[in-house]
Amino acid sequence: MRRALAERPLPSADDHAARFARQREADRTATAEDYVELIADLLREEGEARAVDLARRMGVSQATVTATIGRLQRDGLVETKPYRGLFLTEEGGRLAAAAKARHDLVVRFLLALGLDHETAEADAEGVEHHVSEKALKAFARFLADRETPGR
Amino acid sequence: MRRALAERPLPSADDHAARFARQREADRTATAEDYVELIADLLREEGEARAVDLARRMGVSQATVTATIGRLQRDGLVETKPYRGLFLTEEGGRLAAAAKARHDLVVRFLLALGLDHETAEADAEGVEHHVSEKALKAFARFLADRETPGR
DNA sequence: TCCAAAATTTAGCCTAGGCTAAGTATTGTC
DNA sequence: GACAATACTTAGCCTAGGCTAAATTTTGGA
Ligand SMILES: [Mn+2]
Ligand SMILES: [Mn+2]
Ligand SMILES: [Mn+2]
Ligand SMILES: [Mn+2]
Repeated sequence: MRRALAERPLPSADDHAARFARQREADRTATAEDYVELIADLLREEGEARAVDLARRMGVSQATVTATIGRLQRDGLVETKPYRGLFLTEEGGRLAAAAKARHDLVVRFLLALGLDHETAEADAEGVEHHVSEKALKAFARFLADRETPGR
Repeated sequence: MRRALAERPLPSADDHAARFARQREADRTATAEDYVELIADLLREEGEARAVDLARRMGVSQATVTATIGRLQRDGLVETKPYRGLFLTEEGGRLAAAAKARHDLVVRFLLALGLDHETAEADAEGVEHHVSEKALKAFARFLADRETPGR
């Protein structure tokens, strides 16, 4: 026999609004996180991060990359040397490191749940921007329990 | 001793771009999903869904709600009876039901991982738009295993 | 019935993030 | 050293989704 689904009465209007506000905030920062993470990856793996490669890997036109990089520069995350690629400021580097750590944790968690690699990566690309620190802690705990099951 | 982190070489540019494209697609549909889900909740819990209540609960101005509802109407998800509130079309109702089922599954999963209620709800509000069917299946499997641990 | 309060719409503005087409600048090869 | 290919920028466009301020419309109570 199946238990009735838990009743979930509507939250207060203020609480409800706060949740959506957090979601909007995450959406606003997602692009910056993805760009700096990708720039850091390219610098590490290829030695340089060119705008043209960002465009290819983001699946977006070069003009869009130019505009986005402009915003990242304005916000102090990125520096450019024309025809010499993109570089991260200190702040950009910190953001990239945090984004990558979070990205990797989400991927490992989804893999541990049984997802195939490509699905885990694809889902992580969106999910990573919306998980709280508490959720990340819970993911890490889950992974740790997996590795030392009896202990 | 700690194992070295798994090397994750960069995916092909096409695969990489496909992941970001999926993320952008999810972002595009997120607002519609949240609105129809909220309209359905209000209709069920309060008997009517007024634009003014959507504004309060979304944490957004009434003018913004008017504009958003206009897009939802254009897209065949919502109908309005001025000063009598908002209603869902058949398609809107289907989308709302799917969104609610997904929302609730994500919340139950996060609760099972040990998150407190408010964090689970807040995270779910964003995460729900970025989890694939495969991930949802994995979440459901995890919950089922929890309920019948020995079996 | 009147009319103030509430709900809704309209107008006008903004930013992020997309696009194409057409420039301009640099590189690297012959 | 010239110059084609490549990289990048600029111009001009678009939509979604925010905002405030100012109508306008409807409701409901005195
Ligand atoms: Mn991402
Ligand atoms: Mn990422
Ligand atoms: Mn949501
Ligand atoms: Mn939801």
